[in-house]
Amino acid sequence: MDNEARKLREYEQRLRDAGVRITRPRRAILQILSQGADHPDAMELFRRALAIDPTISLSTVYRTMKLLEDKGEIQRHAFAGGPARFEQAAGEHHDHLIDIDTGDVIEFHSERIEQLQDEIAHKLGYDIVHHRFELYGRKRKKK
Amino acid sequence: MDNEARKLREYEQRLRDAGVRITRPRRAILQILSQGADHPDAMELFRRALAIDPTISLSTVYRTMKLLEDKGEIQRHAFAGGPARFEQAAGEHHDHLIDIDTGDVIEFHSERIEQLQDEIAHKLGYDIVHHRFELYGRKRKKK
DNA sequence: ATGCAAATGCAAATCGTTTGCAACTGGAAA
DNA sequence: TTTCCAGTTGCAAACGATTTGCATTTGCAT
Repeated sequence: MDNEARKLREYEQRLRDAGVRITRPRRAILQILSQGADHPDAMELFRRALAIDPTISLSTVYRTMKLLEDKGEIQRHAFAGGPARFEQAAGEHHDHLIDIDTGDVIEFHSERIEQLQDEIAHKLGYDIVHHRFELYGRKRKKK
Repeated sequence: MDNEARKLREYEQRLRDAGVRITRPRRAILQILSQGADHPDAMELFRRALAIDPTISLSTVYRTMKLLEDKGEIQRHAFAGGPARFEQAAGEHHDHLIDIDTGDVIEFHSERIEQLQDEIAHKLGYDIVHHRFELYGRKRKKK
């Protein structure tokens, strides 16, 4: 049950089917995405990718993330005051809580919030195209 | 009832009390803030300020916005994919719905959403320091 | 194997914003 | 009301994140 290798193969398959060439740098990035489920930024992806393919360039990381975003394979987030961070698109919709001390990202989902959003937008005469709901907080000290 | 002039005087008073020098460029910016209740970005503020004080510089606009933010007179927002936009801090807390076609900003407030946020953060073991809740939508066509 | 459009690395450009520095100016003190 | 100087300014250069032009490679369909 090599989950990581399976994920990688699935990425490649879906992209090939979409007419995307699987190049060396792209494979490196897909491999990284297959590994973890965290929220790295471009520079971090670049660092990890260098370990796999020492000739990859930062621009290719950016170009590849743009491509993967267009293909719906990843999501791009712009959390407050930092570079864009990416995550696999797989999985259901969720929002984020960002630990302002560590930068850690915690995912959560609330059906009631989704409902409320629609309600509010509707009341204002709008249809929601997308939203951004981010909580910035600090770990509660157990007193 | 010159509301605008009154607002300006109040801004100046509060800032003086906080030990802030009221300079020519700052007065120009305060005057602009006193006028409207929209959400201009730095460049737009710069343009409007030039009409009042033709010698003002863009860096001073940025420096002044930072100062006003620190003093709690304005709030800074970074809506998706654009420059920072500012608004007067006066008034109660609210969130934003951004018209993705026009860039218009509509303010709204939902007590239930505020509650839910606290609930969620608490459940995750966090205290909320601030949050970002933005809806991006498009005016509903009456069919 | 071959050919070529697509993808790459590199460096330079871009955008929004911040900063170093020398000149200038509020406004408190005299 | 003048003096004084720390705070403020304009300018240009620096900045961080991201994008782009271009000459050179490289997938991969043939």
